[in-house]
Parts: sequence; C-alpha cells; structure tokens
Amino acid sequence: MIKNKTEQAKQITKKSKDLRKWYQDVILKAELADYAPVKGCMVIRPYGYALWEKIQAFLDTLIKAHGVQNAYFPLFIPESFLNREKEHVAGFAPQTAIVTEAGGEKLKEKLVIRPTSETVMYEMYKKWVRSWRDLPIMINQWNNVVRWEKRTYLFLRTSEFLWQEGHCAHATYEESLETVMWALQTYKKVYNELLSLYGIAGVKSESEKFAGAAKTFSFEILMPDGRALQGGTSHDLGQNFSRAFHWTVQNKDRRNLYPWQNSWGLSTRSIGGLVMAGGDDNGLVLPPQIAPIQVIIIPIFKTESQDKVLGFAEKVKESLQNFHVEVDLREGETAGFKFNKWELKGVPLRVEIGEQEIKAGAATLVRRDNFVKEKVNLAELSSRVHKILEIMQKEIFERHQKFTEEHTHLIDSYLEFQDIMKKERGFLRAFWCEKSECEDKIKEETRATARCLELDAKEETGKCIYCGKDAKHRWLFAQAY
RNA sequence: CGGAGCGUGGCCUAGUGGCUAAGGCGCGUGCUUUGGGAGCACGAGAUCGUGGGUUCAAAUCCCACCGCUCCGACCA
Repeated sequence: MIKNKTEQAKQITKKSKDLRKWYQDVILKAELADYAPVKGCMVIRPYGYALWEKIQAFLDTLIKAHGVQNAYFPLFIPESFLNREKEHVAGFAPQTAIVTEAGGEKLKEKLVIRPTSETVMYEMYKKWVRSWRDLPIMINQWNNVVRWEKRTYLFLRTSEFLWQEGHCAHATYEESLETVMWALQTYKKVYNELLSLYGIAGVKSESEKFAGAAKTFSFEILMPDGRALQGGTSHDLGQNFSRAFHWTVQNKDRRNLYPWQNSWGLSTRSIGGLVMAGGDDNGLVLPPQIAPIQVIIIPIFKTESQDKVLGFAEKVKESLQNFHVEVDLREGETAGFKFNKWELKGVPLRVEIGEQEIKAGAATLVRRDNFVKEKVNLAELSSRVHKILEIMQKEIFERHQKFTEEHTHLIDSYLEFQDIMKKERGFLRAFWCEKSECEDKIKEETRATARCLELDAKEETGKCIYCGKDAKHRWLFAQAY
C-alpha cells in the first residue's frame, strides 16, 4: 500500500525483480515513449526521439562517408510487387497492413503499407540502371515501416517502427558482399562506440535469414535476463531480387548481367536495447555519447542565498559550453526530488551547486553509473568533465562486455544446455549439424535458437549437441527477444 | 490467433443494489520551503468502456459488444 508521496514516486519496479516491468516503467516514466491510441503502436516522446536523432546523426555520417546517398521511396507498395519474390512474400504476407479503399472508392489494386522497401526500390533501380556504368547504385532511406505484430513491446516490437534501410546493387558478388560486411561492421560501431554495448556479429542460420536473402548477417546483443536481441541486420540478397524483377544491366562484354544486391537496416529497437542493457533500479543510465543531456546542474539554496547560488550555477554552465548542459531551475521541487528525476532520465553527470561549492570555488560532480562523487575546482571543471564522460563511455561498454562474456559458455552436453536455458540463460557456443530438425527440437525444448555463426568461427570437428552427428561449427545459441 | 486478467477524474485505487460516487498521487493558485522524492490552505477535474436487459432504484446483477494489458505461437 502506498502511504505517501515519496513511496508513490519511487514506484519503479526493481530491475532485478522483474525486468519486463522495470523496462516498461522506465520507458514511460523517463518519458521516452507512450502507448498510442492504436493498438501495438507507440508515440516516441521528445526525450526518446532525441536518442534516435543521435543514432541517426552518428550512423548517417558513416553511411554517407561510404558513398551511400539518402533518398525517399513511397509508403505504399502495389500488392503485386510484393508477390514477385516467392520467399519474400511468404515471409512478410502474414504481417502486412493493406489499404483496400482510398478517396471513398475501392482500389483496383490493393496497396501494401511497406513492411520493408526492397520491392518498390528495385522497381525504380530497374528503371534507372541499364548499364554497368551506373553500378553500383547505393541508396539509403530513413523511414517508417509497418509489420502487424500480434504481440508488442515498447521499442523492441511495435507494429510501426522507424529505421534506416540501405539498398545497394553491384556488378559483382564480391563487391556486394563487401558492402554487406561494411554495413555489419558499421552497426557494430554504433553499438560499441555510441551506445556502449558489446555484441557478437555473425551469419544467420537458414531458418532465421531474411525472407528473400541468400545470407543474413546480424549483430547480437545479450540482455540482462540472458536473452539475445538482434541489433541490426545486413543481407546478401544475391541475385534473387534482380532475377525476380527481371532487372538486367548490360555489362562491358555486351552481355546482360543480373546485379548483385544487398540490404541492411537498423531500427529504433536499438533504443530498447540501450535502455534494457543499461539502467538500474533508479532508472536509465545513458552513455555520454548518446545522452541528450550530458550534464545536469542542480542549484541548491536557502531563500536568502538564492541569487548567489543561481549566479554561480550560471557561471558553471558557461564553463561547460562544450557539453550538452542544462540547469534545473524549476521552483518548488527540492534538491532530492531533482536528483531522482534526472537519475530516472539517465543523465550521465550531475553537478551540485550550493553554498558549500561557492565557498570552495568548486563544483560537486556525481556519476550516474556508479554514484561516485568528487569536488572539482572551477578552473579544472571543463577538462575534468570531459575526462569523466570519456571514462564513463568506456566503462559502461566494458561492464556490458564483461557481463556478456560471463554469460557465454562453451557447451558440449545437451543436458547442461537445457539446464542453463532454464536458469540464467545467456549465449551458448555449441556444435550443431545445421539441420533444421535439430534446430526446431532445440527451440521446442529450450526456447533457444541459433542466433548466428560467429564471423571468426573456425571450422572444427565436433558432434551436434542434439543429434550427435558430425558438426563443423559451434553456433551461438540463445533465447531471442 | 489461443490462454489469463482488467476497464470508476490525467494516473493508482475504494465503493459490489439505496442519499450529492470517496481517497491518494498528479495538476492550478497563494504562502512557506530546497544538501536524497517538502508543508499548509484553497481550487479545477467523472457521460463509472459501449449498448441492451432486470429493478421502485444499477458503477454494483444479467447478456452482448468494444478496448487495453500480461502470457504463448509469428517477428527488426
């Protein structure tokens, strides 16, 4: 029973007690997002959208540096387009939202709201690119897509989500594969350097690959409950789509060539991973590079010292111009209330300014990730803040890496495999014969699936964890989000 | 699409046939406050999810529908 204001305010479910509930509480209370009137859809609120804008800025720079251009393709796709690639339509048909009526009339051809844009984009590529001289064509778009999910989860799985989708076509398979690997490495960079999240890159099994792809690569991140989140995917499409679309290009040797294609995407799901992997019982913990507000200054004063303290706080703010800084000037809220508010929002560094600080000519700094407190002279403040933020970015990553490694095991016994999946879960490296029957059985019995075959996995000789037949590789298994 | 649960001011809940639907949080105004979730006073805010039925009388009982959340299968 809630007795007073304080207890009510503290009602974020403990992270260790119920991760899912904690996650929802934090997203809603930190004002990252809210449920929308339409089922399965969410509103991304300004503070949450600011995170997305930071991801966009970081990733967009890398995309452009690679020579990929941004463009925009329409939301609506003629139903017939989707039907051209057999596997593609089979994969997406169950999830599509379809417009059957517009302008008060029934449409002659139904319009699919894009679940992904391969089909519309390649129809246009076909029109634009007829000669080998026009290859490669490398286009990215930042947009929304709709996949009608039966079961939704803020940021991690909603019926509509935001992402970028890059689509390139090349004259040779080697060139296309190079782009596929470049995209995968770029996503890794986003997670490692911007979001301070460790993860493992690899290739998907046949059953988990993208509908219509020859091969799918992904970046897998371990969440605190030992489940894996797919953080981004890069698909080698081979010539599947160019053939399905009858798109040929005339080559140097005057022969017709089906271009080699790839597509790659990173979505707002990344924000879900960021929230879930970081964060503690007090709320969000944002790594400095992604934090919309890096430093929050909290003035603490007696009525008679108000002007003096606010003046000093202003001076401190000026000395921190190189960072995203805000001063919490809100009246009628006590210092303690503000501490909690900004901790919930995950601001990396708090600066306390009161009479003590004025007297000492210093500021009190408190780190969000470990609550370590220190006093720093005004003259050294800016360089010290810079240093602390840098250290935090690194340490948050290292903590997640350590967590992931501690929950990654080499397993050769199916009993042990089952046991771990029942308890703490995690990444399990186990031999698998690559037959789908074994994969299905393992999923049925343990809820774990092959997440990927790690990029640097060596060929070994071993026995399939399930059937005991010869296996060449240890695959990375986990229960997936 | 299967299973479970829930719909009462913005949020959380009480009320389970009978008077003007109650309280906490939040919100507004004023005063006092500010070193870990402050206090007082006044105030605004409700077609009790929708439709039908039973009854002298329904938030409360019955029927139908709708919506949402959680759990499973599908998925970035």
